[in-house]
Amino acid sequence: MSLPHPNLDQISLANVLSVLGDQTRLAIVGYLACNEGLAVSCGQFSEFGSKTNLSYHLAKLREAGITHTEVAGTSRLISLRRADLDSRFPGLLDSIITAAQELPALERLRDEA
Amino acid sequence: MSLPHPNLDQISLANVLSVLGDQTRLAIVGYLACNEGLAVSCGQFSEFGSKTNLSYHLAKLREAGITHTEVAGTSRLISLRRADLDSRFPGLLDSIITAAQELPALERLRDEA
DNA sequence: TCCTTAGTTCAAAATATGTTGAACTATTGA
DNA sequence: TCAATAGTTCAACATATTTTGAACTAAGGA
Repeated sequence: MSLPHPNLDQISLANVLSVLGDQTRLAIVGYLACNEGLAVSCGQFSEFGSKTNLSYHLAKLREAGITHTEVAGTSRLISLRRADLDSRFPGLLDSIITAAQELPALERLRDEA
Repeated sequence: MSLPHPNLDQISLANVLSVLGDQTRLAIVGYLACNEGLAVSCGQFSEFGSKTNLSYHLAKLREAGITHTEVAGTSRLISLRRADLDSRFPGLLDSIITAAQELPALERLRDEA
């Protein structure tokens, strides 16, 4: 099963930027970037907000075309739409991810590990 | 004379992205990028909104550290803080400017010329 | 079957953002 | 000095976004 995702030409620059212009969502994207290839589910973002709130932010990321969400039983497997974003906006995601690594929320997470 | 501008370490990624996550401001930045080196004043953005509204958007860009505004008589000379942004967020501005060139507002402006 | 786990949906409230017109300041040119 | 030009500020309004808790669905495991 699969949730609605925009296709390439429906992904708009202004929308991507405004969705990423938020600490919580930037932290989520930074975390996803550090864990590419691994299966990441909503629960892993619990440091970043309440369950309800994360559901809201994750929907925004998906609807903007930034993440892909796959339904797997009671969980959702979330990943970056890296290839899609790279082809639509070359270099954008890389520069954002690099800059996002110094975000307090992500540094805190790394310190704990 | 000079208006208040944030210094390098006061420029935050989330703020820059959220300020650029708006059609009008993206168009302004795209225009500035096409006219680097030239003196650009507020009046030149009149296609993008009313005088009052532009004053608001230009203040947001300045306060986020994206533009520099220099007071010159009754005008303001506006420019991108390219070097500052490049050093703080390498590659970010370039990728945004490249992607912003296909924005309707900017294409319209080029068609008229 | 019953309970737990994972996440969603909804409506309400709080907060932030964008847009407007009227009144304003400051500089410049006649 | 006077009027015009360039842009700002303010308050008001409209709209959008974020956050919350309570109630929900749907899948698994005991």
